[in-house]
Amino acid sequence: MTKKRVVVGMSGGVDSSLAALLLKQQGYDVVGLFMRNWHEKDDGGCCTADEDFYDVRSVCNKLDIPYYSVDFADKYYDKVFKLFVEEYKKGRTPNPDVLCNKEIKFGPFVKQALSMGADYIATGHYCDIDHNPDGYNYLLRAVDDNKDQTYFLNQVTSKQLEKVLFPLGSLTKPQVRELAEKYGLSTAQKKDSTGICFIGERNFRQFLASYIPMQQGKILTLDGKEVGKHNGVFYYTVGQRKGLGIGGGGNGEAWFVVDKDVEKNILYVSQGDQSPLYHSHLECDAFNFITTKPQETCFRAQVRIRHRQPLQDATVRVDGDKVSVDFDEPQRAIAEGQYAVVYAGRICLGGGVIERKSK
RNA sequence: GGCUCCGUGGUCAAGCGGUUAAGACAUCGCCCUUUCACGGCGGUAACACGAGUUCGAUUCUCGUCGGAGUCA
Repeated sequence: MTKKRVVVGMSGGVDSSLAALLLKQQGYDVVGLFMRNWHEKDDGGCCTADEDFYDVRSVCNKLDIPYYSVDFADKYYDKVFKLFVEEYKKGRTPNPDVLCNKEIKFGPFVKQALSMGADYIATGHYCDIDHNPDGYNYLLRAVDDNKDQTYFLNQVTSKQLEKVLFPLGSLTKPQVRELAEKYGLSTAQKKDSTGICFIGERNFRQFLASYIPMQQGKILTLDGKEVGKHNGVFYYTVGQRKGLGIGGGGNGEAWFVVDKDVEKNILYVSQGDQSPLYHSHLECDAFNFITTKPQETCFRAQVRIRHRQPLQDATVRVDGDKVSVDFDEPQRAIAEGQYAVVYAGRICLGGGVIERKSK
């Protein structure tokens, strides 16, 4: 009998390297597939994609598996980056990596893999999957709570997960590094990549400024006192402290962005008092349930509004495609454009873009 | 113009004869982190100027300059 073929999305990091290795050990016919979606150099002037592909080659050679490279830069720009910029222009705080998973990794990438004869597709994501006999594929949180990446996968569907394997779901990051070290993978100690996926670490405001022109405006307190100037409200997100340039005065405490008015180009801030940042209610207009809509229209669940936020108890209400969430405890800095992701224990039910919030 | 206050890092603000001249906020760096943020840990950075008094002046005196208030 022939071995099942798995195409592994390899980024050049430890995680996907080890994913490939584990699958190979499990007896699959493993093929590495590197993806390139962005062509600019990073702030340091390096083209990290080149270095990453070099690492992919090195690991694949070590594992004695074939590797290929695909370029979805055009698709990435159309389906992810354009929206990302549009959202920022509206004064919202988009999450490009969630879109990237939905539109690229679990879209064209999977299609590409299948065309290469893949029976399965794997990635180095920290999450797990339950290919349930009931026909649905449930997305599960990783065992390593500290690395769980289900937040970024909240927009995928059961169908997209059909042939997907997540070999790292039951491992912790330290275990991954240890195993990578043990088997002599050159990426064992490679630093985790951060910043927007495929684009990399950037001076964010500077980066945005090259797509959204600066526009000076006032920084006001909630009661209308001018306390500074900004170069564009879109460069800030609610709850932000850094980069305001307001120091001293008042009670000597730090200032935080509490609201923004894109029309009037005004940034609202508050000193010390962060109570304006707390809200208990939020609404999503187009919620994605990974498997199927729950039976109940109102149920208890755990929700997070940002990657790595500890899960928060809440009551979730479903109304058609809309979902609203009432948290037991008020949440700090709920940002329109980010995703509210709902969990039932280990299962990630899905998520939606936060459109509105209220006390 | 007279009188009265005040001039310490980017900002606010301690110290008031001998200090490594606090602290906070800002800023910068590192850490955290596949978004943006939050957060943790560090770093850079100041006594307006001149002349006196004194063994010694950021601290006392005078003057200059620069602010603020006040008076008819």
